[in-house]
Amino acid sequence: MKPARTRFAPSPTGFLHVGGVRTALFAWLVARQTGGQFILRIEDTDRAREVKGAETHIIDSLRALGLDYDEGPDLPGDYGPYRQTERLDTYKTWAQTLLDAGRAYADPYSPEEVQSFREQAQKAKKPFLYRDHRPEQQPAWDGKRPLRFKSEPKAYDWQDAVMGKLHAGAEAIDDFILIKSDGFPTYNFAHVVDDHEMAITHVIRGQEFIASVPNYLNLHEALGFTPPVFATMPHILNEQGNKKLSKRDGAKDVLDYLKDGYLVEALINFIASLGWNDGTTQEIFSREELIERFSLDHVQRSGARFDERRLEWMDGHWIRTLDNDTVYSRCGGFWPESAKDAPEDYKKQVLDITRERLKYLAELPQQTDFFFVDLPVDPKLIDNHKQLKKMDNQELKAMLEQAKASLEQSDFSPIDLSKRLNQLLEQTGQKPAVLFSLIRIATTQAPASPGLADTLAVLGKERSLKRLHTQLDALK
RNA sequence: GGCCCCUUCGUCUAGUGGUCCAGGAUAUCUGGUUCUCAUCCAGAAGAUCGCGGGUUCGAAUCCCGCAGGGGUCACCA
Repeated sequence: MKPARTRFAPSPTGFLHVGGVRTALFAWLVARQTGGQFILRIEDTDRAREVKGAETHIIDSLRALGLDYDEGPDLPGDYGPYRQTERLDTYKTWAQTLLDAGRAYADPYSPEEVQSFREQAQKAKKPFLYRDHRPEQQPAWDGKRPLRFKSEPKAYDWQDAVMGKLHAGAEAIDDFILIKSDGFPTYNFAHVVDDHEMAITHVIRGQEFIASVPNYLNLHEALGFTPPVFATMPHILNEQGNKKLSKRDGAKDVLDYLKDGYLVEALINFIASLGWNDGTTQEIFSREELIERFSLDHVQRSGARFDERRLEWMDGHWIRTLDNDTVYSRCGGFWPESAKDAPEDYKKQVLDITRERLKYLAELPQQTDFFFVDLPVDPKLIDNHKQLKKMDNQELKAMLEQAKASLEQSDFSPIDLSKRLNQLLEQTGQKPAVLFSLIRIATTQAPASPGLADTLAVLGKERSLKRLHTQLDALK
């Protein structure tokens, strides 16, 4: 496949949610797979909707996800600038070309007049077409009025890399606005010019644009441009499955998933699998595998629901699969407060025996706190235990004393600990459910922990024995 | 309302005329793994392939119609 130039072209109106990220990811994959370029272009022509800081936020998100771009507003390339508001001259030039060719005209109507045309159409239950009102005499374009495209309506058949063969009749084509009265171009005009000027080969975008493609095709002809490959993504639906995922509807900022401790590997894998598969039953894909296997024609045509439980499973999978040091490197701020002064080596050991029960890193504090701080004795742990609650304190103490005596002799290596724990089972004649539960409760004071021998080994001799003492005192 | 797109277990999906009275994953339930919570393993349950016609020896797969859902018809992208 020839090197593709793809782009992600968000408007700086807020954060990125999974829908936007998926579009960016697929565009990025196509570029990386073909050895081409991935471009970030900021579509900031609607000044009213622009949100301060959004561009930076979007860039941070792409960086955090590892979707590196080759050219962008902060990464100049041969086709810049990469912000539309900095490209106004380009749009003017092409607008003039259209004007000269008689393919653009100034809109003589007031917004109110256009609105009344629209309402007429609505009342008549017909689609609104501005060209039904195309004026005979157009005033000269003074830059204060909207500039409209003089379309040449006709039917189009085209190929979409995802949707396949697509068709639309002439009624889909209208005299849309090229340049607004504020002098800024519309998306419809600007993106066509930019994609051409930036030599974009694949336009990958959401389904909401599919109805406008005939207009874009018509504009391409008027400008003498060769259209790029179009690839239309299905929507990602909300959890209820009744509407497309949107910020208003509670869609989360992808950066928030990272902040909750979801691994990028999992996030990328999950988002890719929402609407794409490689035709096999494989579910887990690394970034490298995605680059290798991704293909637009395997992208689903129907919308997919965003199911957070599936993301949790996938994240747990990646936490378990990646090597300990890699996972450790992501744990930074997720450790409990109590771990603040703990040595790195100790935290790595804790992570190693804990991570198989993590769904995401934000669970770290609740699952590891007892490794770093001596929690107060919690009588409920025994009182609520099915078997331990039936035993009196003397019995419990006797058991703990025996355990203590043996553990005092141990070097606290996992092997020796396992051996001694087994011996204790024989000595006491107790079942693991009783003996191990008691030792576990005494040494952790936590409702859940990793396996007993591992836990003791990591806690170490001094701390483990101290906690046994504390529990013994509490049983008096 | 016009135009366009979509429709397989709760969810994500495999499937492009026969090996599919539909496979995998997840979620749920059950059992097992020396304690807990997980993991892991085994198993169960779960889809009349949106509905109705047709073509064919044979259809989830092809054709037609219908229904439902979504998108669009902005000086938003």
